[in-house]
Amino acid sequence: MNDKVTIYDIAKKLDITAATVSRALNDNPKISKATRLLVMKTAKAMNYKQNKLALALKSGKSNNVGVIVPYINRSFFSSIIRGIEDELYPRGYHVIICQTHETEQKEIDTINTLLNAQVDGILMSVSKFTTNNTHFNRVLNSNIPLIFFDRRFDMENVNSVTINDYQGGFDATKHLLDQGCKRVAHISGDTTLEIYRNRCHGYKGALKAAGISFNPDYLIKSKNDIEGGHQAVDELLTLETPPDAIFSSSDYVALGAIQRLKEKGYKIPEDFCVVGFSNEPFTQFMELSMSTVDQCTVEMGRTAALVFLEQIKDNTMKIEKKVQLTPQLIIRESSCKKLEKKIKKK
Amino acid sequence: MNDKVTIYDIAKKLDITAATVSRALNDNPKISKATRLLVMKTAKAMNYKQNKLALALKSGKSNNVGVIVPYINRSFFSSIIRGIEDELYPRGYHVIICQTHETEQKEIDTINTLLNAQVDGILMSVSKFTTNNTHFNRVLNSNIPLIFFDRRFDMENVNSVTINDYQGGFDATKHLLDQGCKRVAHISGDTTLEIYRNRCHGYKGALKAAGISFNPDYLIKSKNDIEGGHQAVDELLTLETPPDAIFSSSDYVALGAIQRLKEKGYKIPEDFCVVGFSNEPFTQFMELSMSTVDQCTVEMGRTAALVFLEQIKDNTMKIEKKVQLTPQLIIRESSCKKLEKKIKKK
DNA sequence: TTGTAGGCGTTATCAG
DNA sequence: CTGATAACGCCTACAA
Repeated sequence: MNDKVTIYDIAKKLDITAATVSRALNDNPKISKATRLLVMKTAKAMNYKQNKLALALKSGKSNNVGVIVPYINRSFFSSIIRGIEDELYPRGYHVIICQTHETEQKEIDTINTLLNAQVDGILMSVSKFTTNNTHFNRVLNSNIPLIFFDRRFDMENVNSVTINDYQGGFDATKHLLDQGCKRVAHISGDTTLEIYRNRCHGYKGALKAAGISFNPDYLIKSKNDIEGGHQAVDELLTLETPPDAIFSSSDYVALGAIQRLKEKGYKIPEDFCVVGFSNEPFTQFMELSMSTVDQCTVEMGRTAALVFLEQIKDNTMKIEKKVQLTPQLIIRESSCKKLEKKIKKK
Repeated sequence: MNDKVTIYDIAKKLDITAATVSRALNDNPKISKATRLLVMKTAKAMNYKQNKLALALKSGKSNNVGVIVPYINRSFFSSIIRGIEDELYPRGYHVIICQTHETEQKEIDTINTLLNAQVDGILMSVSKFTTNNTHFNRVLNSNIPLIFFDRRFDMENVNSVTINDYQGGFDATKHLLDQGCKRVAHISGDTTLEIYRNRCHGYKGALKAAGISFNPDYLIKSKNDIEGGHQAVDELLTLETPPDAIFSSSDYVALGAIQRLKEKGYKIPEDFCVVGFSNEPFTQFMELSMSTVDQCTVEMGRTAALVFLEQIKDNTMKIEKKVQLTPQLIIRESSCKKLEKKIKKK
């Protein structure tokens, strides 16, 4: 019943023109205080709501930003989104969230739809199977900011917020060595993804820094799930000298590894120390809480949002900004041979 | 550079009028095949993209729907959202996701912003602390569909999709009794929320059906987190005759309960059977996998979306539709005294 | 200080 | 079948 009152309606009622109403509502200086107040009052009385669509059409800005992630119901991504929203919402932006299910085709579709919807910017984490960058260029050609977080596509003129995966891999491995482990193995994820490669480099870097030579037998590539952890452990246990510690690039794989090790009768952390990666919520709820690397997800989201805001302000577009956050090693029971009880649980 | 090509641009190029272009692009019957194909071709060549904003302004529909949840990074809610998106996305709708952090004020703000943005409908789960319904009425007055999922506010003319919490509580309790447990306790969440009250009623119903009288000592109200589970167990263990089973309205509380019971040296499921509620991801990853009640979240999202679509089609608005889904008891190790190994893990 | 007029990109109506 | 025109709701030169 209350259908859509416009500035014309309130203009008619006050016997003035719509332009005046518009000015009054927008705090335009060229207007008398009296009429402004009058307009304000009747606007409220008539329950006027500005039509953002018309505004967007006029101004060319929609006040919407698109956020694209592989999966929305992964705590990693949903926390990042939360960080983005925390920063953007108070500034009047809306966040349109889309998921690609890790397919390039959905990524392309999604970008098209967001561009159609005239979003003011796109913040995204690239799908695992994306090989081509023409859809990213389409965004750049539309003259709106494109920002990668976590997973980037290597190209110019795109700002990004990532974490230092090398550092994460290095810290985790060094921690295992510090615990007295002599033969640290690494279970890596899909090495087509830069992030997994970097974690692996970090692993190797820590070995080198400790004067330990890299043993290829101790590097396993696995599927990125619990099952993958089972298989990796099976493989490692067939070795003549099995390892005494595992750094996994994924919490799920680490969980699978722990399950299988326990099945085989090994004690953790006495026989095997294990560290995962991502700080998935379940890692702290496990009976034997799992050490892992936290990726400061909310902060990553916040930072990505701030980079967007900066970019939209300075339209120079030239400032290429690659922010890299530092991950945080979280030491829990699964790798805790030496530390005091009280530090353990964190 | 490629800035915004409109139907006028392509009309000019073809020396026809914009209206004709529009018709060609929209499969309007009154147009020759020749010009249609020509328009289509040059449109593609010029990389024309329809401006949805203009369309929205013209048609009065934005093709956006708002989804409001307390927290976006909870697996329960993000799975529901996924269900909503699965259904709405292929039909050309975009989903604008907002979170209230369980505050009424944010809920009000969010609804206002969504209405300003001219969304075509709002699907939401009501905040825990919402006491007032004037903002819901504002949605109804705007003549767009409002649909509650999971948590509803009791009012007329609003469709809702919930699960049968009574049934969930009933099934969980009955299962514990079937396992041979004699003294089943219930840890309930915040009883200001209808959903927790209903689970509690289900618990009582199952007792009654089994001819067991309700013992108020076995009903504990707790905070909705792990700590709450610790406290509840402490309280139960002070009783003269402690229970031998626990049905908790929350997985987190159940987890806390299990932790504390193990600390005290009790064996699960031999001494205590435990069932949680929600099927949080961690429940199946625990060393001792936890029985719980699955709330078919994705389906709930899908159903909410379908109710929206129906409502927007039949503008009669009169059909009040309260869909109730049936939750699914998932039996795992924490309550599995009797069943075969093979059924256990599910 | 206020009114007039034009335009943002589409589509719908009415002529032709 | 196609062209001209108005309209969606808002903002902003420009003119008064």
